Amino acid sequence: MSTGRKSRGRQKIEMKKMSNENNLQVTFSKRRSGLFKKASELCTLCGAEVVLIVFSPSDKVFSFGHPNVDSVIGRYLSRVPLQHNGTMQFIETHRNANVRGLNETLTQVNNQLDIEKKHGDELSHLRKTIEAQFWWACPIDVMNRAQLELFKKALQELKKLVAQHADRIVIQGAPTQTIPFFVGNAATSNNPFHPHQQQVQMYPPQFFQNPMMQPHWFGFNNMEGGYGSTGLF
Amino acid sequence: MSTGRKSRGRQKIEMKKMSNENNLQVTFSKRRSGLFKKASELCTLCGAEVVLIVFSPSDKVFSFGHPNVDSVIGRYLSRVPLQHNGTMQFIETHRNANVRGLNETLTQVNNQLDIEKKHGDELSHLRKTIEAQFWWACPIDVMNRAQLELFKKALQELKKLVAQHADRIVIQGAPTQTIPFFVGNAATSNNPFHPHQQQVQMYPPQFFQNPMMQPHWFGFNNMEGGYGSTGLF
DNA sequence: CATCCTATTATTAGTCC
DNA sequence: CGGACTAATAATAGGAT
Repeated sequence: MSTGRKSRGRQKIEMKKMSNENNLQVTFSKRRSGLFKKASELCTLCGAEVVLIVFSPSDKVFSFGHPNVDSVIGRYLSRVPLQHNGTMQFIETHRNANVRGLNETLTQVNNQLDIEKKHGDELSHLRKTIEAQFWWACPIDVMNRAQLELFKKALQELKKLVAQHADRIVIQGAPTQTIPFFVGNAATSNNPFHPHQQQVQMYPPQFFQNPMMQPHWFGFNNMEGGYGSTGLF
Repeated sequence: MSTGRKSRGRQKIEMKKMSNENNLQVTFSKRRSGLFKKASELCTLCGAEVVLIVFSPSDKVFSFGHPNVDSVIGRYLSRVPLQHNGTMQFIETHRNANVRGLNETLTQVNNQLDIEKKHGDELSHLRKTIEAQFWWACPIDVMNRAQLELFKKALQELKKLVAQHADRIVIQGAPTQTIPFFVGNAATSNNPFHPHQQQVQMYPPQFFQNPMMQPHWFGFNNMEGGYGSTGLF
């Protein structure tokens, strides 16, 4: 608005570490998102097994794995002369991966709920608008038949869709209306159709009922200590 | 040369496992290449630490790591709890099966959602169009009175249903700001990284078959610790 | 910060080598 | 498989909200 041109569009950038910190953060977010999407697409399209782990400059970790992170890491490590891969360790890792997987799913469901809510709002708004104007009810007799048919069809379609979604939500959401515990500040869920990033923190259900009491061992980031670990474990 | 047109250019493809084996192979190569490039760019641009491992459908391995594969895997594993439990696999398998089902459903929901959103937009547009037309087009149609009354009733019923469903969704929808994300800020880390400095390793497809990988479900997961977390141990 | 928007650049599906 | 080409689609830098 300030200038006539609304945007200069995408600009070419030099492939070196970004200098502007603020810009870097934004770029990191966007590109990370894109990278994870690409990874998932490679899995979907080609049935490849992939693991992708990203540590942000600020030490946050994002991971993706198909079929899951640990199995792929395990598969990889099993081929690589590693220090020593204890079988138990992998079993354990795997076990935890599954727990995490469940939570991931729950998180996704929650994301869906979030999205559905927004949509619900839209529908609600639409309904109110219709109600307010009452345009279809009052002068119904002066609407031509084509218009009526059109509107009827539209409403029926809408109803069907809404019903479907409501049902799905009930089926999937009901058993676990869990709103994932979190420690960080809140932000809106992001990409509606590609829940690439979720925060996942879980613990054995039998241990802690209160979400606020997170076991340390899954608190991750907590002990940042020096990373520079050159080796494993 | 064979055809007049040199190329139809890039075509849109459905996001599901490619049926054509030959095509799949080509796509896998191209996309893998692109994925690795993106990963390396994320490192270069944002100084992130990344590990990416890909198993081709034909069991070949490709890996990339910055600063290197093992250190990042180690950094990741150090955050993952490794407990001892040797008899979980059976249970895990079951669980995975369930999760897989859930995941598939979620995928469907995502698609459905996508469709619905478009539909919603269309409906909105349609409504506006009809509404607009309504004002200046009021030819008194000859639909008979009884039919009109019937129609009116049907529409009202539909409206009520829509309203109910919309309400259900609103009620069930999670609080808007449900899923938190990252708490991030930016940090610095310098790493002159050459584009494509990926170590690609290939191994013969005869090594060992990891029993833990069977189910096919996948998900993203993003673990992060909060600043508020305090070490309990 | 996350998103939306838009102009551009980057990636890649389809084909041939 | 890895390249080359072309025409489209996808991703995204900048800027605004």
